[in-house]
Amino acid sequence: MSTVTKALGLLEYFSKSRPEIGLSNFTQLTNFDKGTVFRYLTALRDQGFLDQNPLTKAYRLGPAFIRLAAVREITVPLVSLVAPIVDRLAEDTHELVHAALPQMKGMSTLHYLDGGHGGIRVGFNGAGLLPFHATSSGIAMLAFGHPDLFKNVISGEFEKFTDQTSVQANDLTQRIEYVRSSGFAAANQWFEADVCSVALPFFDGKGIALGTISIATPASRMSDDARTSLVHTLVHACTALTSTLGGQVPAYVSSIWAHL
Amino acid sequence: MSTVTKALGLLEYFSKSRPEIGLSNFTQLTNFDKGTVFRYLTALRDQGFLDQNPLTKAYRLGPAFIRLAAVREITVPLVSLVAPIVDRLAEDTHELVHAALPQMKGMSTLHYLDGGHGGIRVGFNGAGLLPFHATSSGIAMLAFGHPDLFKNVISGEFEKFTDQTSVQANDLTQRIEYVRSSGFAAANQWFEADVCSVALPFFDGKGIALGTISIATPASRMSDDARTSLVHTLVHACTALTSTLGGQVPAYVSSIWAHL
DNA sequence: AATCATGTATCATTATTTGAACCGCTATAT
DNA sequence: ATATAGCGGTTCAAATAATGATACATGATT
Repeated sequence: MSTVTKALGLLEYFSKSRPEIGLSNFTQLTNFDKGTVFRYLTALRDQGFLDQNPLTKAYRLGPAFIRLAAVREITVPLVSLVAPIVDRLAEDTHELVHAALPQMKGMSTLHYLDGGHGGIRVGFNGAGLLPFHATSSGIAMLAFGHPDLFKNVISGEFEKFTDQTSVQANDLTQRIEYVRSSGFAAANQWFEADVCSVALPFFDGKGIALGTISIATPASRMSDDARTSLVHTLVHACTALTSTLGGQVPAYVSSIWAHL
Repeated sequence: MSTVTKALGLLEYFSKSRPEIGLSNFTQLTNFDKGTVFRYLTALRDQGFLDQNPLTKAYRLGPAFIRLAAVREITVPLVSLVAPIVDRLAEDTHELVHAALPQMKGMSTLHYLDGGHGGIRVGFNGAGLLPFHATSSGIAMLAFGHPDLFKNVISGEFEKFTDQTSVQANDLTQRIEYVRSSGFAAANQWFEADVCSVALPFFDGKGIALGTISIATPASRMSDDARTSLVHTLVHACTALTSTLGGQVPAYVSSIWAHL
């Protein structure tokens, strides 16, 4: 493991619930030597990737991300192409619609919108990572994404979030194969009690899934009919998005989607 | 120079005008060994900080920035606090208003909006870096920011963009001292012919400038009266923003601003 | 066929990373 | 007021990982 990898790994510890991390705290979290962590942190800070709370001296994500995210979006304008599609879906379905991309440790938000007006809603943290094994987005991504992604993820450990969460590699592999043959992933309270979701992938120019769009609802609203209807809506959206992005839905997927 | 710093430095080569960079190209740009660059690039790619164009194999900024920028904004919600103020200024002044933060090599955009309706406008690339020495934002930042920033910047080299650009450390230092005493920075075609601007800082809890707000206009519209009026507007905006951010305008600046 | 690009592999040299001990500061407890 | 514990930060010799030169496979372009 290169020093660069280890240093960059520090950035992954930040989240909504852990926005600032001090030196000692970091050494515990990482089990690296304190001097080592300190050198990593100062290198990251000097480049603007971290920033220090002047009062507590604790580190937090730095201003470099503002600019680099802007350059990234100009280079690959994913968010600006995906957002209108998600917004339209949310408006049409009145549910929580979420577009996501894979990262190492889970699916990360591209854009989301809750189209629900009143009543029961699904809570959601747009800056978090959704686990691959316990969400419809994650399973859809593993089913239709790059084989290396599947290999990496399946060899890891899996947390049990609810009674319904599968944590055995065998079960997950089987589930993923089923998803591949059915053309979409449907989750029934795998991650959170009372939340169901469906997810479909969108593809790059080589027919490899780039990311997913999913719709989450309270379990009470996810009847078979409702699910079927959402899947049909998502087929249209993902087909359109794939084409907008200059991608290609693989022939076998295209055929499954046409006969749903 | 640590390996981490060198590897992170690669990310700074990306910009709107250079969105993708291949391996050979990178080795030329950096003067590092090809093997070394390759190792850096794969480390960055594996962590999601880079991403490869599947066709050309060239590298571009990766999806990690989308998520980390979101976490950063939750941690330190600068953009969401600054944006409404900038938008309001743009609407009121009908000019290009820009909020910026310092990075190593220049001022980077927090948010901007061109409030002009028709007529001559100032062009602007929101994902770029504005040089410290040739913009009102940069000079204002150096005048009111952390002394270390000034030291680092002043010891570097300066590009001459127009006839009006000062490139001597002495001249710049003098100019910065003048700005410190007058409470604002005014640029007259330092960076681009025909573009004038004024900039004022906003401050953190210790009275160190965090960033700047500037307004740019065509030279033809920047009369002394117009400039005075814009400065007054910016005094209000920066005072308000500083307070919104929980910061403190230093007493000496506060007094200058009150007597403009 | 020749050129240029990415990526892979090896390996002695060298420079960087490492980790334990140490320092100075602050807050809390005795 | 005096110890103590926890924090961020520093130092330096020893261990290790990064480096860069060389060489080669491969595919795209000319």
